[in-house]
Amino acid sequence: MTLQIYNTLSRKKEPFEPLEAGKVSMYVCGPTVYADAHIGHAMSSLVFDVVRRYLEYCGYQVRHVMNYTDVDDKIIQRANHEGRDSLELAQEYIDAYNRHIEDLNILPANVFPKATEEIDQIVEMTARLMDDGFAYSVDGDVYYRVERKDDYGKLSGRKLADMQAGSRVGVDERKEHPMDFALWKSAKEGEPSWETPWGAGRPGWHIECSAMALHHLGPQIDIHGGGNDLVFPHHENEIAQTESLTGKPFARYWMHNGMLQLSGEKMSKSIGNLVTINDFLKEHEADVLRILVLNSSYRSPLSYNDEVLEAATRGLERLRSGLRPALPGAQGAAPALAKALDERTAASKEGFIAAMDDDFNTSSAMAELFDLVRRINQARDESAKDEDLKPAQTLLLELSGLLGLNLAHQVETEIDPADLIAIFEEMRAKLGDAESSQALGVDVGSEDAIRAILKLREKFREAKQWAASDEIRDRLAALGVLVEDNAQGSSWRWG
RNA sequence: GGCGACGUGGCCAAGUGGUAAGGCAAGGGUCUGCAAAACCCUCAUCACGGGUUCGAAUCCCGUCGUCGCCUCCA
Repeated sequence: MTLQIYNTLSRKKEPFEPLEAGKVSMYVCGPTVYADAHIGHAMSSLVFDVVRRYLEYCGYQVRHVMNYTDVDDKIIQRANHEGRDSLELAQEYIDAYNRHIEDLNILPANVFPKATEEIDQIVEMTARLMDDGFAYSVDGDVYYRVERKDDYGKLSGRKLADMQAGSRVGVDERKEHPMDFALWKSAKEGEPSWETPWGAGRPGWHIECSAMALHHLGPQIDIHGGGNDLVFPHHENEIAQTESLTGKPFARYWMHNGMLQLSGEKMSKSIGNLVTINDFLKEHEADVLRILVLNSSYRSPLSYNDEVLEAATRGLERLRSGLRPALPGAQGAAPALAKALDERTAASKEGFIAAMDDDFNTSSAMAELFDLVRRINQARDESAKDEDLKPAQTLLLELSGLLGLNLAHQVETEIDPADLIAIFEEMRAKLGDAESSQALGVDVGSEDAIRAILKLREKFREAKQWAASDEIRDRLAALGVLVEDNAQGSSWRWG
């Protein structure tokens, strides 16, 4: 079984075969940078990050391009409103998005082109489209002639005739056909503009992606991705422009992710029902968002609410539980158990790959990981030693890592050392056993202090002084340190 | 109005012809001084109606409902 990818163009899954063996060119539409990015944007970047990671895991050398649209109506509008330069404003949000990419553990694209840095290519492309009769200029605006492309509408499944009838847009009378779209917009007062043979102006939205793809990846690319709200008109128009120019099919596989839904509606800037990436990361780990995305099909709408968020948070904890070491008194796994775990490990890997090969079925792939975790924990409960668990845990790390999860990552809670010292001193006094422990210095590390406190707690427990023992546990919990007791002693972890 | 997608247990969500993965929540149990964690057990016949088939959540028709696109949008 080889990798199958659902192609929006054909509306079915197709075996993945890149143009050039062993190499994949992938272009993903990035955000228009005029406001804080929200987790819907993050979802899209996460989806294609997983696609890229899996392709690389399959041995492909991936060239990944993601653009930033840094000149457009809304950017200009906002910049003018704030009385500042639009390019500067855009750059600010580009920097912010680059930080988000890092914070979310998304592999950076090989190239992050910006529209304003590709003007030469855009102008050249527009000129050639005019020369070849695919475009015409009116008063400095340049429009693409949709009737020149026989298969216009093939991606979104629309016909020009239908679109005319249903058009809600006020039609510009200067256009030859109502659906003709702008390649170039003539300069207006207070807007950035560039000189061209047909007059000063700025690029339309769709042309930049065509120009960048052509420039950085060539006339034909393997995968073109983006949110499914871009299918029409954006990607439809990209196809028209590019194919008119090159005479070749533009992208082999068109992949579109579903929209993130908040309270039953698409999360978007215009509706205002959004959670920014910044706000999300203030409250949650990046992996929580990733699990949220991985838990369902990338093509379907993704529900976002408190319950789902809680489920993802707990799910992450659960995955991490698989990495915990053997129990203190472990005797070693019985041969049958060790064999079963090894077999399960091999089966998990197979199942995982089969799931991912099926159009990146991440929710099935996740199910394999959860199953693997259960087997590991089972074995641990049945006295398996670290060496017994190791292969399965290694696979868990490998596969979760390939999805971009960082299970080994420990979130250390910021603790004021004074808080720990206070607990220690108080409890030491209560124990009335000063000889047993040294006083803690102010320079002691958090982990040292926690261990020292737990030693005291062990004495309380030996003396069956449960009230004091519980108090310590509660106070540490309040600081973000989870203490867990079991038959062989106590352990703790950040939580 | 046009195009498209979808409707699976309390929530989220796989599965597209052979009798329902997984996560969270919930209930019961093991362990534990207690708690937590972990482990074990329990928990759906797939919006509704009709049809095709030996057999359908899965195919076809209809009804209801939801969402997306048709305007900037990941």
